[in-house]
Amino acid sequence: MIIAKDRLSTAEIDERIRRFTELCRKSGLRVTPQRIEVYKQLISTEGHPSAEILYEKVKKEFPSISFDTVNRTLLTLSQMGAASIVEGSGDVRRFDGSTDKHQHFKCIKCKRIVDFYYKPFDNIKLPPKLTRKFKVLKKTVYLEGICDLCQDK
Amino acid sequence: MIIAKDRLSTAEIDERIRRFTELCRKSGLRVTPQRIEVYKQLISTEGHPSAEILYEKVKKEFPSISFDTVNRTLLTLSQMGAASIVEGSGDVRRFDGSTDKHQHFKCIKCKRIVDFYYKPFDNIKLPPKLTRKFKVLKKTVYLEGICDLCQDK
DNA sequence: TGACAATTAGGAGTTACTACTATATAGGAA
DNA sequence: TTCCTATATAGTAGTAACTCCTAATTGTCA
Repeated sequence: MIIAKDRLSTAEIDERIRRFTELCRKSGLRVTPQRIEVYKQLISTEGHPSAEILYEKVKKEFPSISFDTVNRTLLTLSQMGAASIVEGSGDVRRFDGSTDKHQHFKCIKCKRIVDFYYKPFDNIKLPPKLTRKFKVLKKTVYLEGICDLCQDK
Repeated sequence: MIIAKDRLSTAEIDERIRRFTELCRKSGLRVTPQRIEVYKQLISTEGHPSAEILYEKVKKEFPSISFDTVNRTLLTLSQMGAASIVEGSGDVRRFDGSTDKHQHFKCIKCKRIVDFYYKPFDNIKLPPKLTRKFKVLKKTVYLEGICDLCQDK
């Protein structure tokens, strides 16, 4: 079980940028210096940065870049498959009034959250290395995808 | 495996409100009509409503209630344990540039997201009843709690 | 039935996007 | 190489979803 990950080496970063430019061309997207820099900062940043954090980093290289460009680029990267949006983040806060045990499926199109209950999920054991370090309060199997209603459209 | 849930009956709602007022008193919190109404609307609403949706519903009974009161009350309910915030919702959008398989632990205090990898999680099977109905694109074991750094404080 | 701390209403302020538009540029064609 | 044009960017305005502040109100308890 790995908790922390090592920072990427310069060679690894260069290699990933090379593959990224290839992917851009294959996808019919232009290879702009801003796009490269946003991607570079994303893969070089530990943790899971927000658009704001990456904007601050990219600004050091491109002082005149706008926040909108960084944010739009990150969304483009996610659509290309060069990045992903951390599950569940970026949507309005939702509340749950039911107290019984259940899991959630969220439709990424209509944002609908569907409850489901599947007993085997209750018995998921956590790695002891993790529970020693962190105080785990909530443990869920979380699914994302396209719901039945949105598939029909 | 249950996907949809039945709406609560009037009797069940009354019973839950009774238990809720008890919990308020035990927690040293006042039982105000606004608080009861927010709770009532939360447990009567299908799905996982946002503060805005519940605000619209509560306004029918309390036309002069403010959005802030509804929102603050929902946060209070979550702290009491009478409700919960749907995992991952309500925070800024975060991006992930790593392509390898991993799971996330999120600290509810500092919002830090820590990657971890635990092989048994890869093999989680989904209920076929669910995969027939929904197109599942992402399947994660998602943990929430307090991280090591925030525990020390 | 006061007293008073908890709670609320109303509004202002903040954060995190999101949309718009004029300008600039990557990349293919001549 | 130069030109063309659709794509992409910079700057800014607009919007959604909270979040904070303050004065007025109201449960709760002595």
